[in-house]
Parts: sequence; C-alpha cells; structure tokens
Amino acid sequence: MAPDRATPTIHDVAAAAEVSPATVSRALSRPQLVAEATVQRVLLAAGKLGYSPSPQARWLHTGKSNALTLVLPDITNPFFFDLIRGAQHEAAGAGYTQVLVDTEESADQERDQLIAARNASDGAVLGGSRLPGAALGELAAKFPLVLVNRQARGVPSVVIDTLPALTEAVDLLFRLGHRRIGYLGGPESAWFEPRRWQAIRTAAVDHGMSCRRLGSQPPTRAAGEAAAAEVAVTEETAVITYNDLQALGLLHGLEELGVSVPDQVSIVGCDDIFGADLTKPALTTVSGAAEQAGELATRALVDRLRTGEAPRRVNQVVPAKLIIRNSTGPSSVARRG
Amino acid sequence: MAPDRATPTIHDVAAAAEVSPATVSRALSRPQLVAEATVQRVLLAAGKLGYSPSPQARWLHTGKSNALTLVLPDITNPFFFDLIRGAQHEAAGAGYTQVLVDTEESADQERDQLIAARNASDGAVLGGSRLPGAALGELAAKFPLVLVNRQARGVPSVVIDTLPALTEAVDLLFRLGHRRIGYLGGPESAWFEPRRWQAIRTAAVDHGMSCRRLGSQPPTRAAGEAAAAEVAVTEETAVITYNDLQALGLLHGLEELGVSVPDQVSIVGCDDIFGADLTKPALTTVSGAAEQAGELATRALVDRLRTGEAPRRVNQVVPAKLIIRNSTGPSSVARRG
DNA sequence: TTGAAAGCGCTAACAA
DNA sequence: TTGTTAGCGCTTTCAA
Repeated sequence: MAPDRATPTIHDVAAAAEVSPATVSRALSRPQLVAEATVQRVLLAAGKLGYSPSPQARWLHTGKSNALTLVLPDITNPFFFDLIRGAQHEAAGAGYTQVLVDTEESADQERDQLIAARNASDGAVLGGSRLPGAALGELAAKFPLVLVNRQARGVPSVVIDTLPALTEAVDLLFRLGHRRIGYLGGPESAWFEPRRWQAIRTAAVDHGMSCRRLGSQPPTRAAGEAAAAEVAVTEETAVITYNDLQALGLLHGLEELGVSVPDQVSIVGCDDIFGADLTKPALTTVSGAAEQAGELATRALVDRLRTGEAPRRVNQVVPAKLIIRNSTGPSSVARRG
Repeated sequence: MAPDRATPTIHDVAAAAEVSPATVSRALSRPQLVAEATVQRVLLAAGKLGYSPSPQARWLHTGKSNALTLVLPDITNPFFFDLIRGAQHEAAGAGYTQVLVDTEESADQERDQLIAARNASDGAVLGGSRLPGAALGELAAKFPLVLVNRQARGVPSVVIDTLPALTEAVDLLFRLGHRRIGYLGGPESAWFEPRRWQAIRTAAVDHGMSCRRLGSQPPTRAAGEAAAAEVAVTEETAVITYNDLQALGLLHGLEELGVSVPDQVSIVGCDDIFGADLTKPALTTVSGAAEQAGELATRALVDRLRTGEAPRRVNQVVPAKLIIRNSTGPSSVARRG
C-alpha cells in the first residue's frame, strides 16, 4: 500500500497515462491540442487517481489564482450577509473562489488584509472601508479593487443610494405631522454617516422641521437600545437611525421603557436587514438590495479581470427605496410631554 | 516610472535591502536566525515595497496553504451565518485564511468542491452535508475534514445537540396543558431531521400526548408560512418546527390568518437565529451556539493540522438549551374547535 | 550570519 | 501530436 496521503500530482497522472506531464497539462486545459485517444487516457488516469490540478502551482505560472477576496469590517452585521451572499453567488458563477475576510473594524487590519489579498487572489471587493481615500487609491492602483458603499477617487465602486429614500422618509414624517425629529448617528469613520446626516437635515430644514443629531453611535443593537432612554424623554417625536441594527435596538429599548411605537415615537431604520419585517411594529426602513450590490461589485471586478486592465472609473449606484411598515405613524406631539 | 503593477517579489525586497532572497525569507519567517540589524533592514524594505509573501509559492514548498475551506449547503440561511462567523473568527485567530463555498444544496457540487478544496486549502469544515456517510469517510481519509451537525464513521464532527432541549420543549408543552402537538418536518436529506422527529415523538409518547408530523418541508420562512393554513385548522394546539426560519414563517402566516400565538397555537422553533427574539410574540426556541460550533470545528481542524495526522475520531457535542420566550403558552384546547 | 542552488507542481515556448 | 526544458516565488539544505 503506497501512502495514500499525498495528493497526486501531474507527474503521477503522466506516469499512469504513459505520457509526459506537459501532455497531461494540455489534455486537461486545452484538449483540442491533444489527440482524442490521448485525452481519454489522461482523463481516465486523472479520474482514477482523484487528481485535480493545484491552483497554487498554476498561479505560479499564470499569475491567476481564480480567487476573489471579500473584505468586510464586521461579518457580525446582518447587512453584510446579503452582500456576502450576492458576492458569493456571482463569484461562483464566474468560476471564482471566494475568500472571506473580517477586518474587525480596524483600518490597519484592512490594509494588511488587502495587501495579503493581493497575491492570494486576483482582486478584491471591499465593503464599508475604514481606510482614507488616498490609501484606497494607492491600493487600487496596484490591485483590482471594487468598493461597496464607499467612493474614492479613481476606484470603481458600487454604492447603495440610500439618500433619496432618507429624504423621502423625512417627507413621510412631515406628512404624518412630525415637526421635531432626531437622527441617531452611526460611526464617524463610516463614509455614509455624514452623508446620511446631511440628507436628513437638509430635508428637515426644507420642511421647516427641527432636526437634532443624537450623537455618534456604533452600528449595533446595543447602541440603539442604549439610546432609548434619551429618546424616551426628548421632544423629538420621530427618530431616524443610521442603520436597522440600531433601529431594532431602539425599538426594543423603548418598549422596555413603556414608550409605544409608533404611537409615541416613530422610528425609521436603514438597510432592511433580515428581521426588520419581523418586529411588531414592523420596521419602516430604507431597503437597498445589498445582495445586488454584492453581485454588481463582484461582476465589475470580474469584468475588469477579464478585459485586462480597464481602469475606467465606474461608480455604480443601486437604488434604494423607503419601505413603509408600522414603526411610523402620526405625530404624537399632543400626547407627549 | 517603472510599471508599478507587478506585485513585488522576494527578489525585489532582497535587492532593496541588499541581501539575498534567502535572507529575506528567513528574516520574515524565522527572524531568530538572522542578525537583528539585517532583520530591520529587510522589514523596512518590505514595508516600503508593500511586499507580502505569496501563499501559493510558499505552498509549493511547504505544502501548506494556510487556508481553510468552509463548505455550506446554503449561505442564505441565517443559521449558517453564526457558523461562518465562529469559523472565520477562529480561523483568523489561528492565522488561517477562510475560503467560503456554497454548494447550493447539491451533493455533487459538494463533492467537487471538497475535491477542489483539497489542494486549495489545508482542510475543510463541512456544515450540513448532503453526502452519504461513506463518501464522507473516503474524503476524510485523504483530506482533513471536520463535520458540523452531521456524523459519519471515522470523521471528526461537532454536533449541536438540540435533542435534549427538544425533549424539554415537549415537557414544557405538556406542563402548559397541550395534549396534541405537531412537528413541522425539515428536508429529508438533513441528517438531523429524523433525529429531531424521533426525539419529539418519543417525548410526546412518554407523556401520553398525540404527536403528528406535518410533512417534510424546506427549511425556509416560505415553507413555514405555507404551513400556517393547515396548522390553523388542525387539532394540534402546539407546533414544533424543524428550524426557526420555518417557525418565523409560521408565526407570520398564523397572524395573517387571525390565529393568535400563543393564545390559540403555541410555537417552538429551533436554532435561535438572529431575529428570533425580535418577533412579537418572541419565539420560544432551542438555542445552540452555532457560532461556538463553528469555532470548535475550526479549532479541531487546526489542531489536527498542527499535530500532524491525528486521526482520533472525535465527535464533539455542543449543548443546546430551550429558550422560553412568548410563543408558547397554556393550551387553548377549550377555546379551539 | 549569510549566500548559492535546487526543487516544489504546473504551464508554455520551443523542438522534434 | 507530443516531449523537453525552463522558470514562476519561495523555502531550505548545504557551504562559506
């Protein structure tokens, strides 16, 4: 019994089929260059041995790993689940393997991982980057990179355009009679944070509503829950949160405090993550097809790899829409302190 | 301007640091073999060039890719996200890269991917396998493999032991006065399906309760929702579902039909996925630390890789417990038809 | 402490 | 149509 342990190499197959390694290589990757009978012999031998060519050895020669890296700040966030799913699906469809990396919200880790990805894969999709734009530009100059929910000079990107829907949300609140609204902010390092705040404030001002930013909070359920105490006693009759995780936490926190949603306070989230339609009241939120964003970003990356260097700066935008559920209702200003 | 495109190699660093490539290699992987000053020089040069060693080239020599493959039947299921998270965390902690693969519930794809994983990575964690036990044994003989929520002869595994908690759930229902309960089955190909059904039925029989299996359904929200119509008109006063996705769907479906939970029907899920505590009523379910299972499986895999071939057959079990929330209540037999 | 050289599995000129 | 050969980036003897 020969040790079965070692993975068979091209040489084993060559020996078994009584041809040279080069012929095996050709039979497998460009069979039209090899006599039909030979191809069959090689295929048979390869099948018997359970041979499959090593991507690393191939990479060494071709420079292609047929792998894509997906770099995310925090796999914990359900918002990214959809992104992962979309990216995975598209990558697999294009014949690429997907490598998943979590940077734990650290810019340093992000940069290191991107550098490592450079020769572990053919390109990377980078979601929710914490890196400064200049760093992204540099990285992208050396390595095919597509950004999601972030833009940087000269780097292709896919952004879920939540801003118009957020404006719509403010319109909705206005129509419902709200005159004082709050915005529960996200992390300062998030590219979208100032943009969301600005879109909301602008819309509020346009309507002559007052709009207050309730600090900068982590994008978590816990942060939303913690904010409930403040929201319960303020004059705002409606709160828009940076994301759904916060909204869900806030919803729960308010319930614990005996504050009724939407009767006393209306809540609008953002992302439409799994579970946003499960709460009672179901969450009014901005739904943005994160899965599609993952697909588009991966497709853009694959296209770029296929067409060689195509450094066209393409910033794709996927639309988002306001999903009105039950966490928003008529202003309660009369009933509140 | 030299073409900045090409990834720097060990030779570039060697040239920049004015040492040989061998020294660079040593300075990076076994610095104690190199003079302190030289190490510094190499590190500096490497940093400047943004160098990072190619895992593939390294693999060629060492036979180690420092990558682990996580193979899952369906990334769509939130249950697997916890698994992914745990595995990812553990892999990263051990210095491994994580490759994520979705087999789309296909046994063929699963086998192919596992074969490909064989030389794309050092080992694989395989969750919710659809492959026959014999195939798993063969695969595992040639390639380090750890199973999650599945057992097969000679293959190490981590199983979330939901069975005792399911028995507990039946006990709970009994105490609440339920005498007729239903089990909404999962996919036939799922290893756990017959085991869950058996545990539930046995417990029910022990209590002298009637217990009926409501067919074999996909593990999805849609399936749960579709089952609502039947549940609404049957004599069962409580339903245990194969998983939370079904339970969530059922909950929603019953609500649509005007059937009150838990007043008219009690529901018990399984998995405690994200969102299970968000519904109203919040879902009573079996919580099994999928994240921990992912960690344990990955750790077992890493241990095995480190200790060389350690073919001890280890079947780890992570406990699960019944989380009693609000979807379970006193039997409504008096009030129902 | 460092360098030279061989070789890992595979592919692609080139030669036959 | 097939084989020979060289070399990809890196590690690791072996020698200096």
